[in-house]
Amino acid sequence: MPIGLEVDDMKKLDEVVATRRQVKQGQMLFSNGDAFTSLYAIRTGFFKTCVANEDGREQVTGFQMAGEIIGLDGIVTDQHSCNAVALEDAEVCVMPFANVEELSREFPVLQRHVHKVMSREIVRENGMMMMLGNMRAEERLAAFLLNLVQRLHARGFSQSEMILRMTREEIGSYLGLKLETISRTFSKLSDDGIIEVKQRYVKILVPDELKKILNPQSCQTCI
Amino acid sequence: MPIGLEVDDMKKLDEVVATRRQVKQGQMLFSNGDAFTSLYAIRTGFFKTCVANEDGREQVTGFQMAGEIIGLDGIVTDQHSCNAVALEDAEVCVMPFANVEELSREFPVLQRHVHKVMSREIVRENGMMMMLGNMRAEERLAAFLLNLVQRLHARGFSQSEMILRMTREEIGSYLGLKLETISRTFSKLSDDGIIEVKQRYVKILVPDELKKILNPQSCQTCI
DNA sequence: AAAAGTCCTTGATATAAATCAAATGATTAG
DNA sequence: CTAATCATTTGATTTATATCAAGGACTTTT
Repeated sequence: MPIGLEVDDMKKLDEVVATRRQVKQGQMLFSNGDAFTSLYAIRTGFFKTCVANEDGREQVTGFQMAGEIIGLDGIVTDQHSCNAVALEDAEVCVMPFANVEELSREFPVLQRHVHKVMSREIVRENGMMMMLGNMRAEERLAAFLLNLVQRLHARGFSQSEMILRMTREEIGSYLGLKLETISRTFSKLSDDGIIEVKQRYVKILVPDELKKILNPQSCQTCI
Repeated sequence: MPIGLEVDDMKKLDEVVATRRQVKQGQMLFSNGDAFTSLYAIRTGFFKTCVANEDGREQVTGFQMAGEIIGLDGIVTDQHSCNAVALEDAEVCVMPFANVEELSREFPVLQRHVHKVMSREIVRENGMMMMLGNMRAEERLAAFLLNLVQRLHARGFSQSEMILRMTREEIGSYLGLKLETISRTFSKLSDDGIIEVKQRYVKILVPDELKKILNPQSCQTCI
């Protein structure tokens, strides 16, 4: 939620997130074709969103964690065009979009916030296109790990260690690679001493090396 | 612009698009790092948007034509994160975003329209991720051509013929392929009698075959 | 009209990642 | 506790696309 509001205003905004919903691991919060009514703010847990095409191929389009918003895809057609699956037991705030729009008209700061959330998603997807269109497997995985750990760190978790909530196959789908390639790339980064991997546990041992894979030139420590 | 407004209201909305700007072929409407002030509605001409990473690799993130909106990437950080280049002489309506937000608060129908435009872009990029992550070269080019001709047709142009505004290299960048692969794939589709290609001119001879490349199963004519 | 510059096509070869296959390591169910 | 399932790793091989290279077609400039 955006800051800079009076106490009374906050109460009004609270109404928009009045209802909550639990989603068990493996269950869908919404799926392709569902009527769009609400955005969802993740309170706890971890989601993936994915799209499928006619012949069954699936593409994971994002992994979302506490504090992030899902459901924006539904606005344009009033139907969701992707599936949102909980990768661990989760709780979300249900934000009926009609309420969001109404309050956005009343509170410019909320309006601005909504616009930024949507723009951020557009920019993120631009970055994904760069990744999928131009990067090699090792670069993609490095970017993925750095992004994940950065987001976790922003939520108070370690900046070097994490427990992955998704399978190799889901990481592969997200990065446009097969699960075997993900596994091999994990092993390579591990052999190179850059990360430590034990199943879903990953520790970044040498962050700079991981950054250097992404961008061989400019790197803090190797000016 | 959205419909369903009174005449007086329309005048107010006109103010938001009061100023226009010409962009010559090859020039940038905005570029990475520029301060974000406005969205742009394309009146005439054709644009590409692209992002570049540190080591110079470029990814075309979209091709935009008359009636489409560019600049949404700038909202989140108040800076543009991509370049918008005119692929032919163009004219845009400059829509200062502060005005857009102000009028959105006054006119729910405009607010809804803005949200849909942003959501549509998110959904489009979801589709691009599916394309870049899962599809083979021939599928990508088929999807690209069908999408392009469909958008042109919606603007009153032919539903089978078109003049491409971009080079093979730009198509390749958009589709995550090299220009040689684009060229070869054009040649293959041409050899198969599905399209006719002469430089920038492309004619879709057998639309169903092109659709079948995308989705071998369900196809209208081959129930 | 010739020259220069783009853009495009096509062929030969290389390569990154996919596929196929099998074994191992976790986790869940009975 | 054991079987059964699921997830992961690793090896061998294939393949789609990239890369390298050369020539051709069109466009612009002089």
